[in-house]
Amino acid sequence: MLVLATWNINSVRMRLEHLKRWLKLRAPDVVCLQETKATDRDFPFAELEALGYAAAHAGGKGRNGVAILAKEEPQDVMIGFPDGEDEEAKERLIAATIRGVRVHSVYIPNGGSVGSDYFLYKLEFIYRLREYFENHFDPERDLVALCGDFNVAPEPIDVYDPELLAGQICFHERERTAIKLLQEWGFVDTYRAVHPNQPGAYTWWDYQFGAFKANRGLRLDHIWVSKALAQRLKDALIDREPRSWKRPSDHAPVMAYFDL
DNA sequence: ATGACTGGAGTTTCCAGA
Repeated sequence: MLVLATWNINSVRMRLEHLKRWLKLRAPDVVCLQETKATDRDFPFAELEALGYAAAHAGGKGRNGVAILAKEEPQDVMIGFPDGEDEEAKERLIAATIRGVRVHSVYIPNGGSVGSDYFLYKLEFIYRLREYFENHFDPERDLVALCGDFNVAPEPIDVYDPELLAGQICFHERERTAIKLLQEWGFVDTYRAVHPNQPGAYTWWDYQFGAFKANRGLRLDHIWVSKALAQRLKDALIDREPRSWKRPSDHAPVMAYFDL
């Protein structure tokens, strides 16, 4: 069995005790983290190693930051896109090979306000992901996972109020079109494959307005896998428990189980 | 009740998050 997880922890330093508690609780084989908000210097390599996890981290000062934790040493680590031109992407995309699976941890830009330059950067980032997978992998043959905070809720079922949120950031038609094109490369959304009609299944809830308690959330965090890897998918879930702990991340972990 | 969130930078207030 291979247990794969992704979690936007909203600061690895502020959430280190939660992360350690959760690793002991669920014992995933591979964990993709986003928003570590740490430089390599500040990243808790030693504390994670003490729990049996090796880590590859790509971070920066104050914002962004992605990592891959694994019970085996991550191999062939890639940071950012292969052309290396986009500096910000070096805090938003990291890949490594673990047990024959090419695992990507991604933090897709939030996009700020709809129509801004930053919004266009978000769309471009998603289109570049599509191009990257197209150029490097075959979905029918390669074992590929794209895990992370996509900052896009793909379908109306993935948001608490589709009418209210239509046209807003993370649920705008242009973002959904872009994310759909990325999926059409040959990815399977593991959670939706296992729970095709489950409403109210969110991974992010605003800290304000009692959103978690009222389950007003969005499904923004995903584990997508190539069709080849999806053939081995056994289960998928959203782990809401750590979102209920004291001083939580605003995101919940997502998990997928494979017969591998 | 006219407010009600969080983290980080870096300073006492702002920005970004989604």
